[in-house]
Amino acid sequence: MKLKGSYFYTLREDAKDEESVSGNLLVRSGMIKKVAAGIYMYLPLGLKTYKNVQNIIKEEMDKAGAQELLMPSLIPAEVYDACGRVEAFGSDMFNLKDRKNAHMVLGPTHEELFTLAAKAMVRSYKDLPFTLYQQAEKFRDEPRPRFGLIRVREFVMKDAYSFDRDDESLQESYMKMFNAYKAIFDRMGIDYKIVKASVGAMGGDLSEEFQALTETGEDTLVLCDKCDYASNIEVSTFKVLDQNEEEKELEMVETPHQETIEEVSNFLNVDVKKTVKALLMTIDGKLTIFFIRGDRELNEDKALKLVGGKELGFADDALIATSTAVPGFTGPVNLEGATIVVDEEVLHMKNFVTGANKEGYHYINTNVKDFKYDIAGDISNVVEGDICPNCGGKIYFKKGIEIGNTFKLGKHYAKDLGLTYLDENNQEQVPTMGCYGIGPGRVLASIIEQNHDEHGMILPLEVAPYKVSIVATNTSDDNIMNFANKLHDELESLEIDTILDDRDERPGVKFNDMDLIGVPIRVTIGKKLVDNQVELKLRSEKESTDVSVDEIVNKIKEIIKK
RNA sequence: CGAGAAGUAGCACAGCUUGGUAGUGCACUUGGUUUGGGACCAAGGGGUCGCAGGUUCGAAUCCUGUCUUCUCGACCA
Repeated sequence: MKLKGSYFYTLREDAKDEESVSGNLLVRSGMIKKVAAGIYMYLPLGLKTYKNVQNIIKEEMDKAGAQELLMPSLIPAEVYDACGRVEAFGSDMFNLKDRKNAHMVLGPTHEELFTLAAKAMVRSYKDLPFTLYQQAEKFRDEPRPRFGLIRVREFVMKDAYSFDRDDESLQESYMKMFNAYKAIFDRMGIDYKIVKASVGAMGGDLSEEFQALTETGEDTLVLCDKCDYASNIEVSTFKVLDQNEEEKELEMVETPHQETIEEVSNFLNVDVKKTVKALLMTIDGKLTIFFIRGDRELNEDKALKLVGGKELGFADDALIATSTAVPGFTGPVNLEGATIVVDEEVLHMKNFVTGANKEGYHYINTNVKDFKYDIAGDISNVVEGDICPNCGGKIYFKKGIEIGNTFKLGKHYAKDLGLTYLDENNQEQVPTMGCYGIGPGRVLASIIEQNHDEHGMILPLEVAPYKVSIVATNTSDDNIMNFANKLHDELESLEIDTILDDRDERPGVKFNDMDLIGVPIRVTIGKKLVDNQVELKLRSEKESTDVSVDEIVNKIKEIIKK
């Protein structure tokens, strides 16, 4: 491509409304432009890059034996009703009415339609297994779009679905996709971790996430310094150690106006790890009080699962007043009028501080024998420094962007939608499913988050929209322009995507633009041309080398082959 | 949805406290000089100051409402 006469622009300054590195660089490079929060145009340069990402995904999916198809975005709401997901998605779904006033939605995900597609074909166990996939738009009315392409409301997802007769077969299909995912992210040079994760609204048995390690990630990854334990914080566990301490006598102490856990621990000069805090919540409208160690956070997924409820909320004053709890001074001792849920860890603590359910007072030296509770279990989040549940190593955190997710869905979609097959004994059976997602937009953003410097992006060869840039330093010099054009045409004829910067700009402008958009290989044609020399510089390296005009094409071919 | 910040030319911003008909840099147009890391000189074009009300002789500036965007949280395959 020759820049003169092409649609190409860059911004010299940071975009005011893009704080993330990748969002900002994508906007500054003229690859994308924001239309509204979480909605972007992909401009020519951006689309070319995006398609490179999608092509790698397509190649590896095809190689793994998955077949591509395409589902619509505009879908009757009743499709999602079959599995109760209109309610499950709630306001995250874009809703609209057609002219007959029928309830339509813009598809947020496609499990149901793929299951229906399978239903159109599957009759016998001989029809299984198979895997289908697409790269299609998804629409989700996210409460808070952010970080450029990382959390958006309209986005392409590569979603694949496997259909198998039994768990053994599913394991095979699952591993094919799992390995394809590794191949995809390896080809793109992404630094990622595979972590165990929550099955969330998808349902099912197993969920593993491919997380790109970045500083602006939305997810917290729990890793171990000794073994390969890797888990999303939402499902992480840790080893609880018994405290070997002699139990002391419960004692009430005055703690005037010390309501938060920090205030209390400072006031009493006690480590927060020797305190237990109360969280006054509601589960499906019922007052439920959780007790966890003072420095921990409640994990809502775990809490809901343990108690067996659907919706978790904060308790209001009126509801709290129906119990003996006193906000700021709530403790488990003599607490009545609420479901009391205690974190597993608390059962192993000794001589800790709790509220006394009396304004201005706490207990010290509280022990498990001093109070009653209804339920105990794991309800809190891991913190750094906890003990690894596998090996006893020390836990640390990393931030990640979820770029891929693989699920063993099980049978519930097939069952709800009536997908069945006949086995060898002429018995009707329900297939088991897997589903596998990749967000190419997030992948692109993650690559940029991981590969940039103060000048701009540093794109890997497979992803870069152009592999080579040719900077003609002086457009009024005929020799330079003739050779630049010739080199451009030759590289293009070799199917090497090349960008010729033939704009009538100063060299510095061109260098900066080519650096910003991250072209991996740059050829500078300038003064040295009279000695039959041009300059070759890799984006990832600081220094350039002189190459003779006869050698330059071969040299480039060599670099690209690698 | 809770908390905070911001909306003025294509982009990034100043002006607002103390009301008086709109400014800087980049980008753009024309001419000239330049040409290896975001050139210089000169002359230009471009803005209902997010929107709607209100106060005032007069509002970018003060007041009220509203919309939008960003950040933190809540939420989220």
